[in-house]
Amino acid sequence: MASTVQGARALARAQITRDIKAIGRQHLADYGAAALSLRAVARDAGMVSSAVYRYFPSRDDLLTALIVDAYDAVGAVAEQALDATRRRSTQSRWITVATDFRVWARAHQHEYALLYGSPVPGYAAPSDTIRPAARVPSALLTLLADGIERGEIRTATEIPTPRTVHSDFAAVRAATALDIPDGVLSRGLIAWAQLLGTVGLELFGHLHNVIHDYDTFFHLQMQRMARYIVDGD
Amino acid sequence: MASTVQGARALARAQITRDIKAIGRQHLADYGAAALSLRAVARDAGMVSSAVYRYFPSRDDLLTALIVDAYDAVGAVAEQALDATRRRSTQSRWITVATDFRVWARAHQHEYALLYGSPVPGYAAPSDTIRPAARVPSALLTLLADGIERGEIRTATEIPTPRTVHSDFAAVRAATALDIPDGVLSRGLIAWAQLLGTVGLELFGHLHNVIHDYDTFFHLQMQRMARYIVDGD
DNA sequence: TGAATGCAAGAGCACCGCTCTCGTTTCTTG
DNA sequence: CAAGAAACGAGAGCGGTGCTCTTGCATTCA
Repeated sequence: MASTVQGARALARAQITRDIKAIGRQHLADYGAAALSLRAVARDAGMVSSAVYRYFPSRDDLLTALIVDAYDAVGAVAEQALDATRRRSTQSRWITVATDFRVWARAHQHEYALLYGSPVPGYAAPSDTIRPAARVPSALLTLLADGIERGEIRTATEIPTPRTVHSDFAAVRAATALDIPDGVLSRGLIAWAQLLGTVGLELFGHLHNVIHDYDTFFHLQMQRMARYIVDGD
Repeated sequence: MASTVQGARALARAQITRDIKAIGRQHLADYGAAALSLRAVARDAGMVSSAVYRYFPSRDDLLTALIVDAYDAVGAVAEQALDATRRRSTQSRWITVATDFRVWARAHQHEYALLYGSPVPGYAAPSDTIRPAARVPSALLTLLADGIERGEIRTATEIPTPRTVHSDFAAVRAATALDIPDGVLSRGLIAWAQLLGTVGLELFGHLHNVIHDYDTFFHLQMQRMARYIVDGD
């Protein structure tokens, strides 16, 4: 992007890199991560397989690039949902973010599976993925901090936080510069895990023939979790 | 097992089938599902790859057999945890079942990923897996029914259950012959999804460098969910 | 203009799932 | 008991995979 001064060769390289990624993303969406074949991508890109290695040193590197993009996409969805609901109640905001998250997940099932399902074997997430992966959790933490600031979230708790967990939670406070007490962090992690679990149950087919109206079911469950975050303990 | 009358050939077949499954299970545990290679299994079994096809018509069939075994194994863990805690409170029982579930998951990471992570692409769970897959959820439903019978679980709810979800829940009641009201079923599904989410977050590395004392963290979260199941709404 | 670099193509290696054929062994049945 | 049927293991082979290496051509830079 910022390489206007660079020669035509660099521009071509950037363009081809984008093309390969786009084709890879299409294959990923169509057939899933395990079926993402560098050779097939090369065929669709109109080049020979070895040429792709000029742009991505290995299949996993292409996969990593796609993972980063997917994390950024779903992160943007969460942040946008947060922005669009500034004036609404914390409960309503949680439901909105969760719903948008699920909508994205349903529209990008294979990407969702790649991000939040089982990691592809032998694949260790490189550090490039850490920051984009944190965008959704960060958005949720911001939502919690907003709710506390507005006095909408109960901060007292009857369940004591063990020492070791307390220090982990303190590190989260330090890293995010958000002053969220232990109890609320614990409930927030409950709700985040719950969201991933519910979406996973649906997308991975574990509620097949059990739940039929997924939309309504999801909304009901998110109503419960929103209440829990705000009022529960 | 019941083929004592059958000839030695059938016995050998059963034995070899068991051997292949055992080797496959070992490969699965060591390298994960995507790396489960029929040829490698054949090598370890001391035969040529085509011979394995006499016992499993495809790689996916071998995988299915391993999935069924894994579902049965974790189902047995949950049922055993339920049995062993008959006299304890519902909250305590939930925590025990959840903890044993997590212990199994940690000890069988690749199998867990296979069961509850993203499904292997192109792989459609055959009907053989349905019944074993239902064992853990069934155990949890039994736990809820027990708790209601003992009056330990709050059955009233302020959140109305939408019509479509109500009829799905009614079908669950009919299928299980357990009289669990809508609100409790909804909370139970919250907790089941939450359990899967929390274990997934841990096993798939999403809490890496965030939570360090996973054992204590998990226990804290399960305390919260146990309270929620029993008292929440 | 000449040297260095970037690039696409092709051949090739080892692996994969799966199919087919071919002798051999075992079981079943007349 | 013997002949036919069925099951079995081995091997070759097909098309696919990730990845490496070499070769010639185009571009860039000094």
